[in-house]
Amino acid sequence: MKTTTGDQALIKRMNTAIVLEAILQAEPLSRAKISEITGLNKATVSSLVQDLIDNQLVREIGTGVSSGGRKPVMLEFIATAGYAVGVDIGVNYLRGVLTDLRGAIIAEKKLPLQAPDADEVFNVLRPFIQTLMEKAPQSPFGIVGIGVGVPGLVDRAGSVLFAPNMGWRDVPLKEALSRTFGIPVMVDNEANVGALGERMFGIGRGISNMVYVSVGIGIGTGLILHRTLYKGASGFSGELGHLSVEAHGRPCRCGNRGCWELYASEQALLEQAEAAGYPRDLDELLEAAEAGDEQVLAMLRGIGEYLGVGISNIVNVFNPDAVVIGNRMSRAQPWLEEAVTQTVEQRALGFHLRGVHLLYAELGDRSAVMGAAELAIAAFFERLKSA
Amino acid sequence: MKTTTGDQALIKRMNTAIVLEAILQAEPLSRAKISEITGLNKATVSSLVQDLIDNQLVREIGTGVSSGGRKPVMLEFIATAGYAVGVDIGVNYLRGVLTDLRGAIIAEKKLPLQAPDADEVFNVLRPFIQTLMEKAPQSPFGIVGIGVGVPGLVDRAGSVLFAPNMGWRDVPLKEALSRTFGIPVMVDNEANVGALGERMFGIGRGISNMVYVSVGIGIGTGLILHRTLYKGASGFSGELGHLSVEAHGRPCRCGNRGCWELYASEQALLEQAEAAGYPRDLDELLEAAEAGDEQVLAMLRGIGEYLGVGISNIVNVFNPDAVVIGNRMSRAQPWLEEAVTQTVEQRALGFHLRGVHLLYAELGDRSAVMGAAELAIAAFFERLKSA
DNA sequence: ACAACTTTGTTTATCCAATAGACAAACAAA
DNA sequence: TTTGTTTGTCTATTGGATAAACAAAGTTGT
Repeated sequence: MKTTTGDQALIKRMNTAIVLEAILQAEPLSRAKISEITGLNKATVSSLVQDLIDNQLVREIGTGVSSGGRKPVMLEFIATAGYAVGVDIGVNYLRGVLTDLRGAIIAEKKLPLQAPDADEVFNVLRPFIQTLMEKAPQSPFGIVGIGVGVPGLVDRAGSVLFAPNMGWRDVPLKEALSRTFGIPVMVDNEANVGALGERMFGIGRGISNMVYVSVGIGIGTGLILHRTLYKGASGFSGELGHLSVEAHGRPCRCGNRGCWELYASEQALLEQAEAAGYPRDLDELLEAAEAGDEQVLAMLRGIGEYLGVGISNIVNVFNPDAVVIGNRMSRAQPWLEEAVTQTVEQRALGFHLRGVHLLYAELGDRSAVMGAAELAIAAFFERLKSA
Repeated sequence: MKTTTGDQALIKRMNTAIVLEAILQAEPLSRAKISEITGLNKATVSSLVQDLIDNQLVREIGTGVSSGGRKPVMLEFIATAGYAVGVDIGVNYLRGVLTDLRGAIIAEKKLPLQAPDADEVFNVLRPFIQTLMEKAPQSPFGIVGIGVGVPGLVDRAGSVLFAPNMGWRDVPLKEALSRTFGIPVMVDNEANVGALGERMFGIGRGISNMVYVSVGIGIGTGLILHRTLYKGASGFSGELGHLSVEAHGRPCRCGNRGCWELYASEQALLEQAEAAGYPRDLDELLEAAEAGDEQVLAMLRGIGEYLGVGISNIVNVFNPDAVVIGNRMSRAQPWLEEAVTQTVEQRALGFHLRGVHLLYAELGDRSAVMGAAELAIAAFFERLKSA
């Protein structure tokens, strides 16, 4: 491992990144304003901006209003300098978007999946992505990358180590896609990309430290700490769904006992419902709740309470600014919210003191695709910085 | 907040830090070797080393062995260029060390504490620190700082927000000490400094991601992620002792239910012992265990199992390279170890796969003081980098 | 309408850290 | 001795950032 030493090229890359960042955050912006914001000299800014313009990342969009002197030339980021593909692989569906570099959706596609067999999925996935890519207009950078979210454990190399609900084991997804398309591919866990999606384009915009709780069949979590996705020491973390909340509770297929997801997931609800003679179907249960079925409401409150138990633990551990509940169960918000909030308020240490916000996903079933696209976009910017 | 822009001074600071780091990690080292290791040009290294020598941080210690050419001039870090004070404030004791910049103990002091009243402690603390400081030989940088570990919640400003066992609330410890001594003061939680201590000087040397579990009256935790102490979003984290492991367990004074520390701390053991007619004293219980008292051994196994439950949760969340069990209960290692290991192996997801190590503190009751000193030393190096 | 002041963005000369390459000193081995 | 190697310094060059001067393009007060 070579230590990154400092030289002048590094300075230039750093400062270019700073300038670009400034424009992204508050466009349109003049050179003078950038100089003021960043503390860089006017001449430096001029020079760096020129480079950005030469690289087709920024353009002048005419003059702005003067405040008693020469009118400023306003600059903006060229969001259409390139495009990104985001894909959300579900157990029984495939969802994809083509976005520009600012995350605006250019094209969208959805497909039901039959057998989630790895080979089969790949055969469907390839033309699926291809079609999206073809929707992209001509642009300087073209398709900058493909981001993929998968409901399973993903390692640093982008291989799906284990996806129980898909029946996958050791599927080198990233490698396969890279080879097929010849452009950068990022693969990550569904909860992680969901977190990214809500953080960049949803309810979590601008929040520095956020925990995304993906409540579906199981419970997955995506941690955003200091504005970046946090991965554990060995790359795959976020297994908060398997935090034990009942030390001597039911055994879980993970080997542990009393895992949180056994008590607070969609599956937990469906099992309870079935035992009580209800259909094993979330939609029908939510309809019953809507109609005021007291038994269903009680079940939902129970789920909400257990959700709160786990969220309290998360709050105590990570001290996030916000917790976002997403994925399928977020649709039950009206009937969960009270129980969740109450439980967390009771249990989380100094909850009010910290000002943690309990939020619900804003992008609905698009959290993950959008996050997947963001994965590709972020990687593109990262490459810009280091070259 | 001003963005740190890049200029030549920044480069120089970065590269100087790289050179110093290289020397610290593998002294003694020649200029040529440093150039080779860091990738910096020989001339650059020469110049930077000269600066370090001028600043009394590095010195030449004669020539080394040649491998067929001019003999290299070996360089070493001047550990005695300054000294640091570390203090561990306990409920009924005060412990302090004076170390050089490499953490070698120059002087040590211990004092029993009567009433842990904040004012009183401060009155004892002042001369206590003063005495340690006077033991320091003359040096270019003098006493570079004072690090303090406290059994309580500490905010970013170094105020002790809440220390239940001391009966403290909102004690601006850092400010008070800063004013008294006029040198940099760092205050942090006991578990955090303990983690630092073991990481730098104990069993955790060189480990990048480590969780230190301080098992005393309560349970505190210090997280070291990516080689640095991790603090939650709002500065104080590490409340893993209050992770709920029994969702409907006993209410805890923190407001939550079934907190881990209710089942796995020294206090938990003492309560069980008392109920069974044993003396409420750890030493006597350990003696009984030593003598093979089956009832005591069973209690210790129970504690060990619960320790394992919590540690499994930690492993699942943070994926650390190692978990270190420290503080008073680490003395019970022989009777805890089996139960802990077994439980974690059963419960932590893919425990073996990850290669997590279960370790026990090496510095004994010195983990915290040494970490406190390290806090001051690290801050000194940090200041060097940014000025 | 005009002078005076402002703001914007470029140009110029200067500074400074890193670097390659030349070089001298110091040494081992043949 | 001779030859080749290693170490560390010296010199000229490169390339970014910067301050200061400046031109261009405004606004405002009288």
